[in-house]
Amino acid sequence: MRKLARSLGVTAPALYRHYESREKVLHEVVGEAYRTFAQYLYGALEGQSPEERFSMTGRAYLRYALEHPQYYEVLHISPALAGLEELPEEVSAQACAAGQFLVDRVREAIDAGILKQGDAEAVAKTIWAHSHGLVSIYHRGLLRMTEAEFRRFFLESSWQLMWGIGSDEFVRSRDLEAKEAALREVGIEAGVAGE
Amino acid sequence: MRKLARSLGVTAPALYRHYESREKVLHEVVGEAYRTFAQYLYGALEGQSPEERFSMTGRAYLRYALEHPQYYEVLHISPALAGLEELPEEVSAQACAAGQFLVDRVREAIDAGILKQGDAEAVAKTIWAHSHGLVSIYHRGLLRMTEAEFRRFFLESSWQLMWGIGSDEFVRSRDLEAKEAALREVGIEAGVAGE
DNA sequence: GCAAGAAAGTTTACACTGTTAACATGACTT
DNA sequence: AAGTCATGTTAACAGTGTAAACTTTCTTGC
Repeated sequence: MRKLARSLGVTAPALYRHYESREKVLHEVVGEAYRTFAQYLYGALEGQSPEERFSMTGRAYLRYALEHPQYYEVLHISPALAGLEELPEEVSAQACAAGQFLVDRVREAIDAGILKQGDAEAVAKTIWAHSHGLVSIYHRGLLRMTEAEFRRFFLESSWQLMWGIGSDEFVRSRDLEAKEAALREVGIEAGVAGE
Repeated sequence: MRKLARSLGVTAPALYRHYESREKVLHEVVGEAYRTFAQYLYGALEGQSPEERFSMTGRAYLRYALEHPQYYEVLHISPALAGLEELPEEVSAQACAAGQFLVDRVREAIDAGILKQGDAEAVAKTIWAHSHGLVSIYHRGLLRMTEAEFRRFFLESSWQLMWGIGSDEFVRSRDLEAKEAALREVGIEAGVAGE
């Protein structure tokens, strides 16, 4: 708190005029991280078809994770480790909303015949876990990749999962050709972003 | 440190006779978490075939995550958040060793025709991310499942991934029948463990 | 235009933290 | 028996989150 106050050009107790406690400040940060996350996700609603909204959701997730690594980490901190008792209900509600958003995109994709028929919630959890796991180990530097390499790997790994959860027709329609094209596209994007 | 000392029936400065600093104590805990993890993993070498060793590795990972949730969390803490500068090289070496173990099991499975031909490291990373992601969101209570449900879901979700990374022959040989049998088995195991 | 009060800051103080220095004590070595 | 070493103690220091009391500055109603 003292360090934060100094960086604001103020003494520590002044902060308590605006926030009840250190805990409340941290809650605010977590809330901001969730709001930003929601903005990224909701951008996927611009997609014109279930398939586009589904894939845009994945891309939005990746963009958020790479453009806001600290927010991303905040989203996944165990409250106990940050010295917090528990997150306020308002915040965990945002987590649920984000989860529901993904479930909705999955259900839409199932109905459109892109994903196999089945439990949308379970599939959403699988996708979520896979994506989060990738980002999590990348952020800890355990993947030993540049960001561009990771973007490519994220897509490649997601395709492997897609071959398990995608409908037979969809998987067949996306042969190696399509996959390679997508990889090239990401490679170009990553190259431009790296300039 | 004071709390730890009290729980040992000793005053705080006594700890400094055995550990240079709080940081060194935490390093020790992380080291212990890794050693325990390694024991679980290496148990999978008892398997009699590549397939058995591969699947035992997955089960060992899940058992470790569920039987030692705090150690598991320790393994995935960002050092900065725990107030640590950086992990000692000895510890990150253990992380690499665990990663290599999984790569070896994957390579073996590829050679045995269980997994699709391809980059073993990439496949290993995909499996790792998927498993870690599942455990990570389960441990934070975001899955809203009992442990028994989670064990079942973990297996189910892993099968979805297997359909993407498994070889065509292997996937065909494991039809729904086999999958259901495996689910039943885990259900029984979980039931027994829950008594 | 000015007193009243709210908003936002300050200083001081307290209990708690990791850590060090100085000192005590019991157990081995020689 | 003397000396050293391992292991503990107490007292103290700087740094932390936070509360209380006091000051300043801005807004607002008459």
